[in-house]
Amino acid sequence: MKQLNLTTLTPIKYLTQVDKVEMSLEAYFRSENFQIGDPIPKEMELAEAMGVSRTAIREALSRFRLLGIIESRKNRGMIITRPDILNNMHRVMDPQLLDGATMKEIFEMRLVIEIGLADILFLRKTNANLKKLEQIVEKEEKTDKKPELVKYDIEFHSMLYEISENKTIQRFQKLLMPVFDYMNNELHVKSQLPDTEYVSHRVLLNVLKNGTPEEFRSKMKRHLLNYFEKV
Amino acid sequence: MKQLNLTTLTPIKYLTQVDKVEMSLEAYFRSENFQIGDPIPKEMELAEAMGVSRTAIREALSRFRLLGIIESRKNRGMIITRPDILNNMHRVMDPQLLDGATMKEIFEMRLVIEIGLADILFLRKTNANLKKLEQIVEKEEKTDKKPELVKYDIEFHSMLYEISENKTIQRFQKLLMPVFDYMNNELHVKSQLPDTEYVSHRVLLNVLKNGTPEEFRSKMKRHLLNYFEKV
DNA sequence: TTAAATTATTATGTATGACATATGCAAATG
DNA sequence: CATTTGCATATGTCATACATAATAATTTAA
Repeated sequence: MKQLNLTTLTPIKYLTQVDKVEMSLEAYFRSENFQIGDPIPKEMELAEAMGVSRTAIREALSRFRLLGIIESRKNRGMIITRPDILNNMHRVMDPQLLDGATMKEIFEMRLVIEIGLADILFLRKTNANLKKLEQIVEKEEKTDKKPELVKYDIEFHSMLYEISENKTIQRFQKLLMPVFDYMNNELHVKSQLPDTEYVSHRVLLNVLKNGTPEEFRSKMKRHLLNYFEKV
Repeated sequence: MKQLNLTTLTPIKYLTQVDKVEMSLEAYFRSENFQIGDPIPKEMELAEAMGVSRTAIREALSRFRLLGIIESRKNRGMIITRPDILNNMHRVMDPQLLDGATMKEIFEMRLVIEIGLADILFLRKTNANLKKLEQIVEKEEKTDKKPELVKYDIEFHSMLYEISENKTIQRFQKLLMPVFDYMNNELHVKSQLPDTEYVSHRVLLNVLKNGTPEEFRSKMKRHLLNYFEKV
């Protein structure tokens, strides 16, 4: 029995000419198999070929420039460029504009990633980055001021991402930070665990040093459990 | 000692007026704390306030429309809308344009997520979705044609994401699919494990049914290990 | 003849003015 | 009072002109 899927259906909205031009251009770029650095037709040629004004073409091209798919220099014309897959996400990562459900899902995604990262961390940990991690923990243990604790908490987890050496994951995490920040500050998410079950950064560090990935995951899960219960 | 971070530095590029207008507008939207549905000033007002032509304003606004941050209706003016954090990523997920290093990182991210997902799967599995998963496995076991096997492989892993009930993670995975597809087809990524160590979808299913998250992670890791070694 | 300086050409960037169109409001009409 | 009509308004689209920077072509000078 075919399973019905409605997620790919987008709500009907009025399509302006620029929207259509944009879609046409995207299809064109893909179909023509452009490579990085390849020149694309000039604005007037596109306008004539599609039967619209240069203005409409330019508004559409402006969008592609935002996405980093094309670049233009005076007189040299426009060329295809390598887009950055995460470059524009930060623009829409405004907790003010996101709904609660999405924020929860984003938060859950963070948990999934930090738990799933364990194997890679054990694969790529070095004395150098373990030492950096230790320094953060030490600074954390020397203070009890809330803002500093928050700061070191962020530093600790960021350092874990850094140890993974995966720039894409790192950048993804940085993008999501405003959401975590908002959830921590505005929504006053607080630990619901008795203190005896709390796993500190020090514990995580020690497990990463001398333990196993399985152990690390289990501790990390507990470390993040107060959130986990919520979502 | 302050750690130097160069990732936030973007390469210098020539900023057009439209780029500057875009940045100004973004800052303006954030600073004024606009809520969903709030109207924004009309084009002419913005143009006059910023001392540029309506054309420049419109090109910048066109970008925000692409991002889903604003929406406009004739005469009613423009309003702030709820952006979709993943809506535009598919446009830049063109394996043709991505570099190998990024694709590898994206692939690694998939592995991280699928391993990290284990706890949530055990939390949210139901008889209904386990049955769906079983049907996929059964269909897979009945064929030995390559294209069908690929299809069921995708279906199996997609179903896991579905069981997680996290729409954001699901959509993220769908976005990344072109990259996986490309890596499988074009790069001819093949298993490097002896057959005896291979973990089938059937095994994963059984563990999900009767095993533990830890066990599932370990099996999933092995299931994906041929990739894991590579990255 | 060759190198430097000048000029012309070209394609993108910006500005302006005009008109189309749909929407909401107000006025007019029955 | 309900319906219709007309008007004002803000966005959508187009055409045109000019600015600007990079390249090509041409001229000038040693």
